[in-house]
Amino acid sequence: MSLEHILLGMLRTPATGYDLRAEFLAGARYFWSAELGQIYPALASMEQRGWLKSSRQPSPKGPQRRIYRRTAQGTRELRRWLASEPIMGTERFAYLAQLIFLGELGDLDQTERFLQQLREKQSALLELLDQVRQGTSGAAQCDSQTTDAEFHEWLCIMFGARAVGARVQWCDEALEIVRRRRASQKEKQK
Amino acid sequence: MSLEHILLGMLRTPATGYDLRAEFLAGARYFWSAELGQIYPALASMEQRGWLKSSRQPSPKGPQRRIYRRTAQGTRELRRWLASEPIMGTERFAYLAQLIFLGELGDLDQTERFLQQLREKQSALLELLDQVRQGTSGAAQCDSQTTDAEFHEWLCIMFGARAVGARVQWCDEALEIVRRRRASQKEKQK
DNA sequence: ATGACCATGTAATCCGTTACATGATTCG
DNA sequence: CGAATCATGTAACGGATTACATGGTCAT
Repeated sequence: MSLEHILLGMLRTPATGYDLRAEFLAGARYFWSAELGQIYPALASMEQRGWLKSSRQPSPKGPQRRIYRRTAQGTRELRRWLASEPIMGTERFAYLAQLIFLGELGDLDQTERFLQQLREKQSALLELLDQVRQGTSGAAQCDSQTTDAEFHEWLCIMFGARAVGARVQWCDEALEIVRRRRASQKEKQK
Repeated sequence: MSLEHILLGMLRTPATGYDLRAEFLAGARYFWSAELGQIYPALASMEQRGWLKSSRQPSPKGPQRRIYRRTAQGTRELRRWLASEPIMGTERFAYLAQLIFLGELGDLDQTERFLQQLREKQSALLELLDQVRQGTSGAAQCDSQTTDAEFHEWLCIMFGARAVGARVQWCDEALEIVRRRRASQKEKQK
């Protein structure tokens, strides 16, 4: 159950379900995401379990806000989760499946088009990471001045940026290789 | 519905549900995975839709094998899927969430331990990719001799290897940075 | 004989997305 | 006035994992 622990972590300061979704949309979505239809029930069940405590507060617009805060028990549970091993979920990359099966078509033009589109999408992801980097207080660089929280955020963003950057680079190299292969195939045909 | 199209792609040669799961376990799991409880119903519903046709055949051990093959309609559907845009699912990396929230603990020893474990797991993934590379006919290198299918497989494996390789490298760099930071923190305490 | 592997299938459960229902405020 | 945003919640559905049920073969 990762989502509940991630919500626990995000509740370092009290927030509503609506706020938490906004945080996902604003940047946290580079490592996780969830919709309101999942967030509200999750928060409710966490409160029942004693990890959270909610209070209601009027809102300038719209209905009353339900503000959640971590309890001591919730904090203990978060720490337990953090002390456990790194969680490796099964990775699912549909686009790699598409690329591998494109081999059956035997049309390198299609493969080239596909790799170009993939490159676009990956570099869009890179831009998101860049925005997140700029959007956070001190995470642009990192020295001994930054707080522990900022430092860890920086580590995570760099992790993503490196991995996605490598993907973009590979798209470029692969495009070159595909073009060369197509050229050598056309020669053979003569 | 990616799974069904991936099964369609894997059925370039006829196979049973059991075989397909074995293929996931043997290597395809670096980009997708599924359990029998999902595979059998998926194959059945694809047959009803006319994408597959099954035949039964006795097995030396165990019950009769149900062998699925693609129909012409199934092949058309696969091509349609391949010609669509690269599918970008929401990525979910629980370990990045853990890393980011480790900042709240303010214990760099914990962070270091975590990064070491993460490095181990990522390099295990790299090894899987290497095994897959060696396990496939011609995908060790890639020249104009290799078939289109082998070539595309090689592209995919390289894609994964680059991305995961970058993660491992980042773990190493991050470990260095964490150690330096801890050292400078200890100096300040004096 | 006990356990591992072959082989198929169903059912329960959980995780996630999308749609529905409600209603106030704010901006164009 | 209509659309967007604020805000909470439920319901329906689909995707994925795990457990259950069944039973044969093979090696230790």
